[in-house]
Amino acid sequence: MPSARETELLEAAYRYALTHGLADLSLRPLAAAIGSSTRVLLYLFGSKDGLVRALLARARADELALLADIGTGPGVVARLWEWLSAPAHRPLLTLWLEAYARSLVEPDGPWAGFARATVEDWLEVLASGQPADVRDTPAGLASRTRDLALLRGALLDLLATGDGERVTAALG
Amino acid sequence: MPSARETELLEAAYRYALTHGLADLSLRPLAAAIGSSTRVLLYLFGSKDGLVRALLARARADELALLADIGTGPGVVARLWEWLSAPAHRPLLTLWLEAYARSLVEPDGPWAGFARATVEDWLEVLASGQPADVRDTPAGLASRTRDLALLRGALLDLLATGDGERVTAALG
DNA sequence: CTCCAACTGACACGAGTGTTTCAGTGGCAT
DNA sequence: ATGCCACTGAAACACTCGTGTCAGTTGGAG
Repeated sequence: MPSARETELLEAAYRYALTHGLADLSLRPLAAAIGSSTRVLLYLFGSKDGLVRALLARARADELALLADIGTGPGVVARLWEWLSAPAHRPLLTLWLEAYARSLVEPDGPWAGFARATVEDWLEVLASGQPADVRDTPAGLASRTRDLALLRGALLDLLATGDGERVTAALG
Repeated sequence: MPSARETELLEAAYRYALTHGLADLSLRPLAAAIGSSTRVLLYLFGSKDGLVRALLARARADELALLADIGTGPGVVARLWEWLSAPAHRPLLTLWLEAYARSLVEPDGPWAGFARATVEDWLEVLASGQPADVRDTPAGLASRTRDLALLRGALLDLLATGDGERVTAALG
């Protein structure tokens, strides 16, 4: 039950976080950039941790919306990679990786469980792309774990080098 | 030409960073933990950025030592995964991922180029594991890029879930 | 002994941090 | 009009941050 003002500011803060990162996010610069004040941010989100939690949830919502859009059935992996490698999605994916790494280093705080949650989200989608008779076998689990690793490893490479050609060729 | 005291303190700081992460590393707590002072750290490393650079170089040295130990020739991928999945190496790999993510968000500063550098380091090692007549073909490049993605994606999964059994099975 | 260089301790400076306190706004239902 | 309620502005608090200043204290070479 977030107020209208809250979702509006969250959206603005999200855009800010996409370009500036979450690691050294600071209330005063953020507030100044989105035309608000620390007072209001604290009032609406309770604390900085609350804000970060909301931003993480917002990013995860983007991710889940994607997974819903990608749909199920065969060819899921190729469609996922198409989305992951789109230049327009790089800020989101960089943010995603940042949150992922952070949640490993600091298991407490607002980041808690982020990495684990996304592994499960994606594995579920990949499972839906498998034939029903394979899905529940150990081989099925291994297969989708492998697909997930391939996609994410390729993403790491792409984010670092920007060499979409080489990485995409490697997935063929 | 680092002094004896410098390498001694760097080693202590490195051990500290392995358990506490690099993201919110702070001079005073670090100095207190390793029995030194901010004054000395600044004197020896010039600035905090200098310290972080030294720590990153130290971590990279660990990584390069591994790659040298792994050697070349067939079976490189399997040997690499054995090393990556060893529980004892988890702190180092978490630190590695943290630096990787950070260098993507903040291309300036001490992190600059870290992600790109490790991609190249690893690709080189994987290339050495390929037959000579494949190494220089586009197919060879695609193949080792794929192996690298597989290893790193699997590492991401393992660090988040700790489920070595499932992930190792996926690499089979 | 003298001298120099490596190293260290105590302290303060200015900037930036998240958060709190207090005092308001404006609009809307009663 | 009155009372409530979502929201906001200004200022301060109690830190922590990296860094600079100034004064030592070692230990070995000449």
